[in-house]
Amino acid sequence: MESGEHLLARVGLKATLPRVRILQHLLAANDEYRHLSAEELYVRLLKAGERIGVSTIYRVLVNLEQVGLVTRHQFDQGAVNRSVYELSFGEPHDHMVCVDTDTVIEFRDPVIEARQREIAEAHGYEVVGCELVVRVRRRKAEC
Amino acid sequence: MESGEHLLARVGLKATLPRVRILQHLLAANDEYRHLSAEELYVRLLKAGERIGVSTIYRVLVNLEQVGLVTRHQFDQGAVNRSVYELSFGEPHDHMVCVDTDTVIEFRDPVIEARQREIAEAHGYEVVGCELVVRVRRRKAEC
DNA sequence: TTGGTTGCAAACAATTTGCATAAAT
DNA sequence: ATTTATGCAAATTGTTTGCAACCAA
Repeated sequence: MESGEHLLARVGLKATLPRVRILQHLLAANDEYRHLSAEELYVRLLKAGERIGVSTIYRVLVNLEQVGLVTRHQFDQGAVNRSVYELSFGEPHDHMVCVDTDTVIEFRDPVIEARQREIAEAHGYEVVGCELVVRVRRRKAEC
Repeated sequence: MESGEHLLARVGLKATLPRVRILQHLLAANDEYRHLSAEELYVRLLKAGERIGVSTIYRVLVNLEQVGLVTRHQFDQGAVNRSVYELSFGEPHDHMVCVDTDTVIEFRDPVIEARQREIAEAHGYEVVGCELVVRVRRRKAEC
């Protein structure tokens, strides 16, 4: 696993403290199968003793998104309306989000991707991107 | 096709003028394969000579969503962050949105749905919902 | 009549931006 | 030394809410 400094150097961004710390926390979140919102990042950084302003967090996330290091998602539908961010390691993928725990399972399915292309083509279009969020719940033992 | 008054009566909502007009415009938008945001609805209503406040539009949309007459979506990713609404005629479906024209093509694919269930089950989950937005562009004549 | 509905303006939440200060190269 | 990034507070955007006036049943 690469360090924050490394990642930043690789994409040509100054290794400032806020950027390094934010990357560290995104790395950690990745390990717990969670995607963080700007606010959650802010709180986690505070608890870790880092005083980093919210605006900086937003700006850093924009930077990181621009160079392709993070991806932004909008999992919530309805009332709440915040973005969550994840480190992107290159390969595009879809998400399953547990409605109870917010656990995120990333997956990729060639069958689904192929069907999307076929359907688009059937209508005279070509696919330029997609976002699939499957909302799930842990299966009950038995009913 | 049913009238706004009819639809409202069917779900037990008072047939107020704002509600009827909003339904009419959603019906019309449906015909042009577009989903409207609250703001767009407001503008269209204004142009049609109806002075209906934005808050009323939001409240009506909430009402209609609660009784299942409309569905709310969040197609935009990134910067813009507004919801768009469509009349829901019962059957769930996925969306293809043209990045150039905002044209919306609704589709349903048993293969994709089945795969989602299979993948969820493989992880010990069951599907409770999903949102799939395929971003597309008109295919160039030839290259 | 009377309780649900509207309109306005003010409140909100999430995010962005202006600007003076601070920090990396 | 110079350029770029940060922090704060104020501005924006999209949406919700309080409350008095209003209207459909």
